[in-house]
Amino acid sequence: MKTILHVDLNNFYASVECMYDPSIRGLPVAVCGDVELRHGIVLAKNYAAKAAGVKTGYTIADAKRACPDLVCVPPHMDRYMRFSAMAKGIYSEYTDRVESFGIDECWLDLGEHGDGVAVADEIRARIKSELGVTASAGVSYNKIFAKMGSDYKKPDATTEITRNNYKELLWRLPISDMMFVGRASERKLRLYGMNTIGDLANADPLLLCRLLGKNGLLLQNFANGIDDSPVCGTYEPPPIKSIGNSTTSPRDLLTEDDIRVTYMALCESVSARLRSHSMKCGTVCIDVRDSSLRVITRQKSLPSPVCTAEELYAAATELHRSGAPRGVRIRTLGVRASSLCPMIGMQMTFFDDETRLKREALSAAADGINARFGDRCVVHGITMVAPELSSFSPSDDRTVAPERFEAYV
DNA sequence: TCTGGGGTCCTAGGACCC
DNA sequence: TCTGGGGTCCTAGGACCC
Repeated sequence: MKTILHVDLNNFYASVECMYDPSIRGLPVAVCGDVELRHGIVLAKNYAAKAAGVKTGYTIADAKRACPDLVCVPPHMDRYMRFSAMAKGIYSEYTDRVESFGIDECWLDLGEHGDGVAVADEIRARIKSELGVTASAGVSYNKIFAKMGSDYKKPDATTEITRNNYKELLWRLPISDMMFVGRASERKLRLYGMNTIGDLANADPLLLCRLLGKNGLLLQNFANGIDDSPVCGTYEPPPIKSIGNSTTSPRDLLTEDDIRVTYMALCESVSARLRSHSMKCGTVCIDVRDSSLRVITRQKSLPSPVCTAEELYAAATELHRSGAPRGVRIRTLGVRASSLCPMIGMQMTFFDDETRLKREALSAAADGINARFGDRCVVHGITMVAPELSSFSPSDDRTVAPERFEAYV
């Protein structure tokens, strides 16, 4: 029988920061993204609250009051990438089937290997001594149960979930502990008396289908340990389906210029990422969130695929003009490129006029300069109209787009 | 207590064509 | 000219994950 491991690096960001700064070891550490530094509000308040040992929903200031020792440090994405890659290096000594799930989690397919628990314990011990980070591991015969095993006991523990013990271990857990049961599904299931994973496992499939669609049946299968999805190997990462960036601005966007500047900065980033993959996109989508937190999305298919900031910008601002509500205070804008296709080997079309070809060449040249001298060395003039709105840098953000992650491993 | 950002997938409704 | 059905594509929004 197949043995699958799921390894979760505990409290990853803060642990890595402690490795770089011994003086904060042993203290509660919260890694705070640049967003809350810019906004004064608290993106990472959950992290801060968790580190401070208080309930979430507190601001960093609140967390500091509750826990005067709390250390807030800025994020260092490069450090997390390096540690993540080192952990993956250890995993790959045991199998070539290692699938990342975010920056700090991986599945390992050990094949018919006999003693998954022994391997998991060995890997955890090595991570602890070589990286200085504790890990929790789940061992099971499928991916879902392996993942739930690593969540079962944290930190620094291994949990094995077998065909014999899964009912005893998992079925008594609250329904929200089931993977893919979020807030909305939890509410629906509880309304019908399904409060535990066991309730879900034994529910009427027709009812589940009515409540959650095909997802309902999938969840019931998972609760019964039916999951034959494979662990994708390192060398076959899933293809990228879309590339996007969004930003919550340091102040409400009020003028046309504010909006234009922000869209251009987003389109510069998205288009550069598209080109770094040698991709073009056939669809552009914008997200607009106003100060009442209402979100609208608008998308359009393009007559032919594009990859330059100018063309993305034209589509995004067109969508905004025709679809975004007027007279509202805008907090967040986002641009996403989808319907991706490879740049090379594409047939020239009627739309590939000389202007476009020149623009693409210019973009490639700017990419080269930015790669050599740093992000945002070459930008569009319009972004200088309001530098405070365009100076955000997706590459410094705490979150990890899959392709950036792959670049490190 | 829903706060930020990057993703994926699903669903429902409408347009359009045959 | 109208009506019905099937298939496909597009769009908007929601839900979920980290």
